[in-house]
Amino acid sequence: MTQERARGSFSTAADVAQRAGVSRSAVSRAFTPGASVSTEVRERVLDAAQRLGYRVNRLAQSLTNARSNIVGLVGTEIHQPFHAECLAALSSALLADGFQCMLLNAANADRDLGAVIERVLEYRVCVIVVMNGTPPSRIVRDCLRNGVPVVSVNKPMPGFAVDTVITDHAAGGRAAAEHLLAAGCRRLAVVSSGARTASLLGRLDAFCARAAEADVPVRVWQEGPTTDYATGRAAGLDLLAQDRIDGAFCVTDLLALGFLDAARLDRGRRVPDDLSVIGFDDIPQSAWNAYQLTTFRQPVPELCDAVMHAVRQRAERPDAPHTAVTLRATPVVRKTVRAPATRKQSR
Amino acid sequence: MTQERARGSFSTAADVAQRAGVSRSAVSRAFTPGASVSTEVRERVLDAAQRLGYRVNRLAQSLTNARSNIVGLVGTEIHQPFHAECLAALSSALLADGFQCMLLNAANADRDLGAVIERVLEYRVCVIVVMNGTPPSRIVRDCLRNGVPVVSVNKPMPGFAVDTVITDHAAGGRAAAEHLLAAGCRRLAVVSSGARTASLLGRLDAFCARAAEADVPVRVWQEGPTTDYATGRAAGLDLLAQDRIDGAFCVTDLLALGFLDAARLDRGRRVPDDLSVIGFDDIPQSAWNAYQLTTFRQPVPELCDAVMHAVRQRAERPDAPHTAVTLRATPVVRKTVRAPATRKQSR
DNA sequence: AAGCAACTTGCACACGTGTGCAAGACCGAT
DNA sequence: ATCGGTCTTGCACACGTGTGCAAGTTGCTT
Repeated sequence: MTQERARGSFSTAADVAQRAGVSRSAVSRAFTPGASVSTEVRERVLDAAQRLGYRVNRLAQSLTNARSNIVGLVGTEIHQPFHAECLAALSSALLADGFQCMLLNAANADRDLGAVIERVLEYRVCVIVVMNGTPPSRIVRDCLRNGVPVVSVNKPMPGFAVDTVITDHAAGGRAAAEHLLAAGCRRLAVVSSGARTASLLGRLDAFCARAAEADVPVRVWQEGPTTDYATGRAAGLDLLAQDRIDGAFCVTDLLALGFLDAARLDRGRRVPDDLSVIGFDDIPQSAWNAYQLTTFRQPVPELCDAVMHAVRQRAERPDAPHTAVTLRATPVVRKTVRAPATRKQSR
Repeated sequence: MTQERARGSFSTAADVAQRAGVSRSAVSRAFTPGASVSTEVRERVLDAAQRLGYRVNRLAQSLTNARSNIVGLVGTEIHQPFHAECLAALSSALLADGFQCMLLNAANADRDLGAVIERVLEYRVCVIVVMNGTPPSRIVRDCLRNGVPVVSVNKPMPGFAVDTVITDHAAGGRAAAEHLLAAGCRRLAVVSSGARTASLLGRLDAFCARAAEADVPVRVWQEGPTTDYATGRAAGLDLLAQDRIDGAFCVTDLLALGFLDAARLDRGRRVPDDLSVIGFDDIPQSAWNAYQLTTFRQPVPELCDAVMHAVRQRAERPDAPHTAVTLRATPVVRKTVRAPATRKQSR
């Protein structure tokens, strides 16, 4: 007996039921796969629904289920190429799997990360994926205590029941050092930013450790707010002013590209003849012909797959044992590292 | 009399009420600014709430209000620098204003755009922002009919009651042509992709029109799936194989950077001496020293402000008159266009 | 002391959906 | 024809929250 739904608001299952001449339950069942409805009623309901433009209200649906199919994607600096690529891959994979993405872009510092996570908890998300940045552990504990699983990318969280998907930064840093040493570099530098995140430090420390094993000194540059082009360029301008560095590992491709421009255009270095440069991530820009950066690729598709696996697992079986996936960064040899000194090789 | 809430699920207002020894209404009021509660009760409630880690359930809240504070952000190719920047700016502005973002990344074609919008409608979003791409008009009509306002970026939607925020692509394309003509270029090319979106065509057509006014021929290149680096490079390789083009307008910075690399590295052109190149968007990479691309900046902050204004307006007053904001693309002169032939100038 | 106003509080309903339960319909077998 | 089984359908409740309404309390004024 309700009035025709006013123009400008959604029609409800009750509206459809009235129009189809059935009970509201029948409408609900008509849209529930495997529910007990006769085909005749189902068709009448679907017809009425389409005529009225009916769409189920997921908010009400989630209310009873206590499941929302919403995944919280938390991160910072999402405009940077590597993060943007992760975000694009993850969001489209999640959508393809029937999830919805809530994007939580912590504007400034890691301090904001906690605030945005607190907010997304109010929407009863079924999983929270931390794409980068360091959320306060108090918040992580809150999530877990409320039964919201957390999947952490490139950020180990010792002591927390969390799924992690982490690139082996140490192996990458170590391999970078080996690559430069094999190229004959003996005056090394490593370029990072002031942000001491686990992934950046992991690469840096392993690089320094491997160089120390070879008794090769390393100049360490860690300034600037973020690992972006400007920071890399500043590092290049600074490090290449007097020092006769012949090999540099930039812990991020963006740093490396800025460093390369400073080296070639401002400091007149020939790369790779005078100076070898290695990056990390393999962002699209590194493959551009003006750069052809030798780097280590973080495998975004595999990373995305691993996250999706964890998300699906958690969504359907919250108490399953937690997984810790480690991915290898694979070397991508392009043209910024000098070819190894010609030695007799067995081939 | 309810049991202590099981570990692993959210506590509700009823739990807090029981713990604080008040009614559930009191809890609701304690969290509602301006509601009628004594300070004594409010404090007892807040204390109990904190102790239990209570968080309001926005899903239930939205159910009664029929307002969800969720904004749907719809787009494609969000990993591309310009879109990534828009997304980052928009999402953090929305969060700062108290909204939540649902990210709808249409994976492949525009066909998917309709599907993702249909899905987000089920969450009763209060506004849908189309950042790029062309949603089927049937879907847009559906949104409006259900009272969900649509804000469209760089995509005019004639005949629809929609807020639009659009860069003046025609003015930009025209100005690009004038800039190249003033630099003395007489054999022009314009580079785009096979995607015939309104913004790309707007730039291209206006460029061609202005060139035609000056009786200068224009080679038009429109191939490839997207306006990315690879397409730009392919265009450069193709156009510069025999043709003696001396000025090119790439309708996107990404195209321009690929075109530049093809011109300099593969085809041996000197830029800007032999060949002038202009882009559009002003993505961060265009300012990198290896490129120093002259381009037209789409003002992301202003664009973001305009979208936010429209969103706020719609969220609080859905029936307000619709606005159509036009932004100007401002020229950013760097180093890929030859300086105008030295003429006597009045300074 | 009584009356009145302002404030506080709890009850009960609404929001839109899923689903257990019981009642009814239908069909085949004995 | 009766009985048992399967399928279908509607009722009623639950999910967690906001809020109108009436009842109760407090404090001030006359």
